Amino acid sequence: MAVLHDPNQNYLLAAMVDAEFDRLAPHLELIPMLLGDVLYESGGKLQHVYFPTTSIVSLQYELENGASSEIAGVGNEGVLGISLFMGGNTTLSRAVIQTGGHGYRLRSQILMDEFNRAGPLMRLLLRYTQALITQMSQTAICNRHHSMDQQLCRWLLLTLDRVTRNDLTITQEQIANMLGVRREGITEAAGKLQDAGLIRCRRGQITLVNRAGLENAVCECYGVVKKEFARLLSDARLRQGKPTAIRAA
Amino acid sequence: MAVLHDPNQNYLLAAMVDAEFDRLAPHLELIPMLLGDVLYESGGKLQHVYFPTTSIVSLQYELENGASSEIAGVGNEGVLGISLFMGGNTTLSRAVIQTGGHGYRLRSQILMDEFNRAGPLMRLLLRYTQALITQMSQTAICNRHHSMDQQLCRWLLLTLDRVTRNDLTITQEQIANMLGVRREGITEAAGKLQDAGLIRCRRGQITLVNRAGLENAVCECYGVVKKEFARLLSDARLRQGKPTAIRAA
DNA sequence: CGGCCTATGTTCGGTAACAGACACAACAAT
DNA sequence: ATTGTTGTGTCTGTTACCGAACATAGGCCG
Repeated sequence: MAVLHDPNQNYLLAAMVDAEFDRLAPHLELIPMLLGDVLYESGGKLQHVYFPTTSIVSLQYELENGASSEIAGVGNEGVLGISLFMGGNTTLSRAVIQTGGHGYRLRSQILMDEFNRAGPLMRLLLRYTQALITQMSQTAICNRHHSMDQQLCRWLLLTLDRVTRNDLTITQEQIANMLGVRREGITEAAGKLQDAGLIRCRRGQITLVNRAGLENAVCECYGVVKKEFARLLSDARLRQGKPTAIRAA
Repeated sequence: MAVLHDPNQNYLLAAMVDAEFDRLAPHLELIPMLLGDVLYESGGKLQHVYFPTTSIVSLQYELENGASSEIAGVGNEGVLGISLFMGGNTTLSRAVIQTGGHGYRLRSQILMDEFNRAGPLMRLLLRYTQALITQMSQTAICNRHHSMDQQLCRWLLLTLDRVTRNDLTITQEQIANMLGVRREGITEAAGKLQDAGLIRCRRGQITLVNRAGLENAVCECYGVVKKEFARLLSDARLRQGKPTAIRAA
């Protein structure tokens, strides 16, 4: 199990200037982020913020009748707990770990102390939040105007971009919950993509076969989101520091 | 036409502390905001931010095929141009004036200078942005799970809350564009609401008849958004200052 | 190996919204 | 009053997705 863990695996941690990172680093806790765990419940107080490295977290809204939809996903490009520094200290969304892995945790107060310095870190976090808003907005309009097939393609690509591998460990039912549709619909749509040779479905697993084909089938929403993330986040210079020793929780 | 105009008609302007407001006030320009005018195009630079008083502005995303949907509305509770201080200085959304009226305009740099002081104004604007995020998210899930009838009710109530009158000057086609549905669908849904005695439709105008009935027909999304705006924005103490003399543009 | 749980595949009918076409009515301009 | 424009009401399919039920099969465990 000699897996290397490094805060630089998270884009935001890597993009901080040295002085800021050095102040935060002693407080970063490497933690396992287990599939299905809930980081925040709707309405709950935020004790920590989380910087995923190899895990992916889904931000979901739930309705009174139990139906839910993902409004955005957060991987190693982002952070969970934006409502902490945006104000209010709670969020109406639920944060569920969608792909197991690791991440770094930071107590709310530590991040806030740094945020309140109103320096580069603040601007970085706000820029990330702006990108997240784009993702949410594009999800909203995609929900409205695009077919389930296209939406599945969008979800698959956005998720595959956040893992280093070519396969996802997830059931079709879980995907259906993310997209807020019926499981049967995903079965049908995934079947079509498989017949077209774009993906390969096994029990609880989906493997990417033909990425170009998938990108050809996806709606524009995927590209819009990717491009906006690149625009807003790529300009920050990344620290080239060596992996820092971090105590595991 | 002795209509009184006062910056305090905008919640955010009214919620600023005196010192901040006094610095901004000399730069606030009262301007007419005309129905149909576009404040921002998708991708355009932000020269000004706008604080609506009696006008309502719709934030829309557009797809390549020309289809569009409103992702949020902004009235006298908010401000247009959040991507200015969130970073990036452009936004992918379009801002279209949906209900004519007035508002106050401020040059981008003036607002940024004040934002960069990282004081109460910054926190106020971020809290507003958080409320806007809630509105967008709830719109996304409402798009997915609720019927057109319910969504029309939500839109009507949210819009009526932003005007002081009981009637809206808008065509069914414009509403359809907001919601991202067909005009015929709105005609049918509005017809049902009229038959139920909740609203009265005339050419280019909709009048509220039975508010309680409409609130009974609306989906939970309306209440969620209202409640979250109240939670995030009501705690700020409002200035009780007299109407300030502001030069009209 | 056999049994069991769970994920996936398939079917059926029902429905909400779409797509297109068209009739009519309100209002403004002349 | 006549005319033209624009907003609204109402048809006809057609389609995508839902809701429910059930069949099959993968993979773990005794």
